[in-house]
Amino acid sequence: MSATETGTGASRAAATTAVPDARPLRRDAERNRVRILRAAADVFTEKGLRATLDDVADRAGVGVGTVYRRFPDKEALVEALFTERLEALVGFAEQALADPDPWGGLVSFLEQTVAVIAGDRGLRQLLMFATYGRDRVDRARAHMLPAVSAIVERAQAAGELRADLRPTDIPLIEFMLGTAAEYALTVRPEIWRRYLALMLDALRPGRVGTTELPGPALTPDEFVQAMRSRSLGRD
Amino acid sequence: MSATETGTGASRAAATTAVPDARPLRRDAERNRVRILRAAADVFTEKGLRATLDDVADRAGVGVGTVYRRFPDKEALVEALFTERLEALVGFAEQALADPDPWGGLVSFLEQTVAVIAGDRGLRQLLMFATYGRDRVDRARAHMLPAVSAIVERAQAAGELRADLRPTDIPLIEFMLGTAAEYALTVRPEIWRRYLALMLDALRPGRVGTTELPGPALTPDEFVQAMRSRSLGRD
Amino acid sequence: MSATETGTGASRAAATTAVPDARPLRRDAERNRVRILRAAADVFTEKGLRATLDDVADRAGVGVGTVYRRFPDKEALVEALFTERLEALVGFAEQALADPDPWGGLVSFLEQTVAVIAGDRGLRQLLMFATYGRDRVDRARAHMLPAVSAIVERAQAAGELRADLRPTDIPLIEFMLGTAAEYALTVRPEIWRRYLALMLDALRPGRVGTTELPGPALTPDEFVQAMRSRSLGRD
Amino acid sequence: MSATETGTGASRAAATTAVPDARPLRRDAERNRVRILRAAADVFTEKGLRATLDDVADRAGVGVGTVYRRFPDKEALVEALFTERLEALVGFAEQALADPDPWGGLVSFLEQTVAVIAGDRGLRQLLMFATYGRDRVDRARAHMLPAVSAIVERAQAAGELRADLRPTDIPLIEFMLGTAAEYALTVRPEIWRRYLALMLDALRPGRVGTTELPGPALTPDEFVQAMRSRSLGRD
DNA sequence: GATGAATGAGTATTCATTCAT
DNA sequence: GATGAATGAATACTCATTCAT
Repeated sequence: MSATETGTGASRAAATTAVPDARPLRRDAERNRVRILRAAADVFTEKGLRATLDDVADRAGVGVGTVYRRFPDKEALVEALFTERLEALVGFAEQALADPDPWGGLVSFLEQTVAVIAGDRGLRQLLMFATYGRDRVDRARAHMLPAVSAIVERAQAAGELRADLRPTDIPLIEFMLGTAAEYALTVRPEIWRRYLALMLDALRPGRVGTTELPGPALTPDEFVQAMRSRSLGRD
Repeated sequence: MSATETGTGASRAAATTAVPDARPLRRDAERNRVRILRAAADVFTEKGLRATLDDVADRAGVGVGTVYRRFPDKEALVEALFTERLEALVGFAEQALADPDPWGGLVSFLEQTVAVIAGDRGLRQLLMFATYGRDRVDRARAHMLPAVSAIVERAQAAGELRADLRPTDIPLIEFMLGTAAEYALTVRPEIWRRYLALMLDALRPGRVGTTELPGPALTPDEFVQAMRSRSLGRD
Repeated sequence: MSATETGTGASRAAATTAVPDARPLRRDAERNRVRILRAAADVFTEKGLRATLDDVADRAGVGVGTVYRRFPDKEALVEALFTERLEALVGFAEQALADPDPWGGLVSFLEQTVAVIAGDRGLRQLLMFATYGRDRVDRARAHMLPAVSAIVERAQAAGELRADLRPTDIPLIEFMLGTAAEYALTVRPEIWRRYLALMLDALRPGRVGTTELPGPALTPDEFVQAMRSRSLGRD
Repeated sequence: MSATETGTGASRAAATTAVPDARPLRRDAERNRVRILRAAADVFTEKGLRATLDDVADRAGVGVGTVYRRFPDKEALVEALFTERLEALVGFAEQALADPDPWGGLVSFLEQTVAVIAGDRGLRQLLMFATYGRDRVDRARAHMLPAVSAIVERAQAAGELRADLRPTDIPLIEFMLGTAAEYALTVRPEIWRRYLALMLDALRPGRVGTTELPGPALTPDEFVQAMRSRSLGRD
């Protein structure tokens, strides 16, 4: 499609994809794009995907129109955000395979992945519900799945992972840990490590004795406080 | 407002709480109250707390006005709903204590609780975010906590539960399992039993072999399908 | 679909169609529905279909929400408006056929039709562009076409209408006359009769003298004034 | 704003009018002006005056800022466009007077004028509604009116035009034919010639027999197709 | 001079809540 | 008491216009 043919508003909001095709944005535009993404990350992390684009714009210190100039609609913004995070996740799977230690690779994969997912309510909604970038999410999974399968199978072949675990269990475990993290986000964002340790205990066959858990449980006060501090976002 | 009512405007709101103060509702009013609660249960379970009160009214076969007559606002309705469910949860804790077997009591407590939480998106939102009935949720926890503590401590005293588990871990584990259930709701609503089994393996000290997991993991197709089938409700 | 099953908001905006199925609206609701339709007629007539629903609501003296309660969206409102008018148009075609005089029937059909179309900018946009209720418009044409064909053919058989006129010429002639009417709407809404007379002169075969035109042309002042008075609506 | 420009901010707007006051534009600036006008012509013709200036800029291959440099606002651009077209229309009137044949002059004036108007939705909107350049339109009419009057009166004096026709009838007839043309634009852009022939039959006094119409009417399919193909542009 | 980024008021639509019937 | 009609503040998105680069 030549430039002169593009329809209404084609010149607007061109640079929403990561496609390296287009010339780079002007310095100020790039600065705002980054600001917007950062603001969106904050806002979606805190309030989930229901946060409004006005919220995002306010937080970024720009007008809504500017958000819409960079991203054709809310979905595109969410996708852009997701794309960046997702590349990280795919990278973690590959790194895990590069680790010579099968069990260590699996553990660090889970740690890295959950560390990202844990703090990010929007990302979790996206991964679990694909509310917005369904195709993108699908493609991401397609990329990640073989690596995850390899991680799992290698650890099982080494006798270090229980034989009945399946690759699809991995994302579900990640979601579960993400949920724990979400709950405690404001009072103890690292609590998920406690439950990861528990899970790992369950995944390792032939374990004797129990592993020591990293850090204490939430105190009852923290438990209540955690709930309290979140009721901003209606869901 | 008719003359006979003017003096007791406050009594309207009263009817929504469980406080035994008010005289019982008229037969038909009570029937509507039940209908509305049932409808709300269905609707909030399916769509989460974002479902509208019009949805609820339609499902109940009454007008919205009737909903508002019984419940002063959405929050009150959600609270009332929660109250009923919560009583069940409290009951489970007490039943668990009544069980002479400490480990069996813990297990069946988790099973019963998660079985309720798993199918109920609205309840989970409420427990985790207290989006609506904060006080009520707090009071519920206050009721439940001693029982849960007792369950945990008794099992630990019997040497059947790892010593480093704390009472606050229990609800977090429930939330985690609820998340797994939510994810797979449409394709395999019982999948949480698989992860509960895993968790129990981690909770039992001195375990030697690995327990057999109840039922297979999601197939990759189911995994994708699960995500797909939910993206109706925006969150 | 039973009432208890209908989805989100089904109870709202039920009565937008003319389908006699539903029980009649409450008195006040009916009053507002009429008000809204009247306001919409005014507003769309004046400003064309771009008029906003806020305009309509303001003119009707209700809130926008009320408009949306009666009509699920703008298209539905436009269709409802159109439906009423259209029934009139179909009726005119049938009346024309009932007239024993072939030429007289044709003439009065055109007069009645254009009299309706002339004052109604929105209706003209709809008939010409089907911007909104495409299916409805199609169905309407399907109803009208046979009658129009019959009117044309009967007049031709009687030797009172030029033989080369085709049924599709009729709506185009109506549109043309509607355009003249639209132009002069504020200064001389009946000017279209002048051009209808001209057209009829062209349509009648074997005419000898020229018919006298009904009323004078626009004065130059009126011509300018006509343009001026309209520039409210951007199109 | 650079120092050299501060003193002459007003000169910017000046470049948009035809007023010979300003020094001629630099070569490249003039080239852009022409490009923009051509693009605007295309775009407004296709989509009507609702087309956005971004559309125009895209089509012209320039930035919006450049459009605003040449034309202070949308109205000015539309006016400039109109000015060019209008000069053509005025020219047609003068040519018609130069024709020794009074009737032939009238006919070719109508043909030329409608040929221009017919294909140009934006121009028609402007002539009929003066949505934008009211003054300009007025001035244009003032230029044209004497010539049109002369055309009409000369033909009447020669007994070739019905005596009751007035100069203001001419533009209305042109609008009417333009409407027919607009309707059929996509399926048979020349259909207006059919209705012009009809009109001419009505305008010629003492006609016996009927003139043959140039080309067939729309087929019913074309009639429907015509409506369909346009519903893109909301008006 | 040219570019395209930024702005914000405007438009269609939804939904919790109030109130006339 | 029940009903469902009315309300208006929110929310996603558009576009004429201004201004930094």
